[in-house]
Amino acid sequence: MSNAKVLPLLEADGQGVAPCCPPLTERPMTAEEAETAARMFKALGDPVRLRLFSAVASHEGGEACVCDISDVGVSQPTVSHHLKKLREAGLLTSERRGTWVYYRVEPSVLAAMGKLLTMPAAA
Amino acid sequence: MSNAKVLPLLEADGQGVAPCCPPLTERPMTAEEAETAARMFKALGDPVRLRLFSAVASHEGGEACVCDISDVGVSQPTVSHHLKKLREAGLLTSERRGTWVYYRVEPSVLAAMGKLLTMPAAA
DNA sequence: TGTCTATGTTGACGCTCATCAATACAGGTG
DNA sequence: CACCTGTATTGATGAGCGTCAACATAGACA
Repeated sequence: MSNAKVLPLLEADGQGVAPCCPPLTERPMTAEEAETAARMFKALGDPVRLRLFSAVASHEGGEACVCDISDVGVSQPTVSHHLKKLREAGLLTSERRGTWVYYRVEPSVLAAMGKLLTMPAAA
Repeated sequence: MSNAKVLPLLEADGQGVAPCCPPLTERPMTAEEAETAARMFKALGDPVRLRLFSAVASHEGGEACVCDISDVGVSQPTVSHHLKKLREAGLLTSERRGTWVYYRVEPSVLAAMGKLLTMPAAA
């Protein structure tokens, strides 16, 4: 249940975090940048994971118990597997509270991915 | 070399296009929405494709010849394969002009993906 | 016509991934 | 303690993917 930064997609800089890479449109990504960013996109590149992530992100309070979101048409072990992937990608964190485990989104990572897809100001 | 909308990730609505899905944080995605959006993220979920896409997106004029961007450490057939994937995902379009083939980004799709990652106004 | 360059396609190989059943673990309740 | 519920892990299986060498195709030019 560790929330350790298994894959540090963002780097801490004092308070808060900085995006891993510049916008895709700014300059060609380096191999290292691409490796890092691709992990994030890959994590969202599965329909089941996307639904799980969206369910957590849109849940009231910004967090959801597994039992709240596990109705996505796959078995319970598969749900657990995908949640782990999302956690390892740095998109979700988890916390056990009594009987249930709660997942919540990592907002800074979401913002960083959004910046990656930013278009130049004057298109 | 067809640019036909193999995977219509956006739907035309008069002039311009509308995003396929609401922001991930607005409400849980349906299975269909997730299927559609996951294709886009999956296409960017490979480091080589991400570098190719970034190279095209950041190239002057918003387009690039394959010869301009194919130096990403894999063989020429592999580059061609990945460019095809990006084209099929609706992220790039291609056009042959004489000897060379030029790729350019589909800006509306990029914008749609950005909106997907939008955070609620008051976090 | 033939030849050269640029790009796409085919077929095969190895690896990764999504999925499930079975099992294990954690915490609550009796 | 035993038992139940919620969640994670293990191990296996089949499908999909990234990669390359070999070949095919398209256009330019002589």
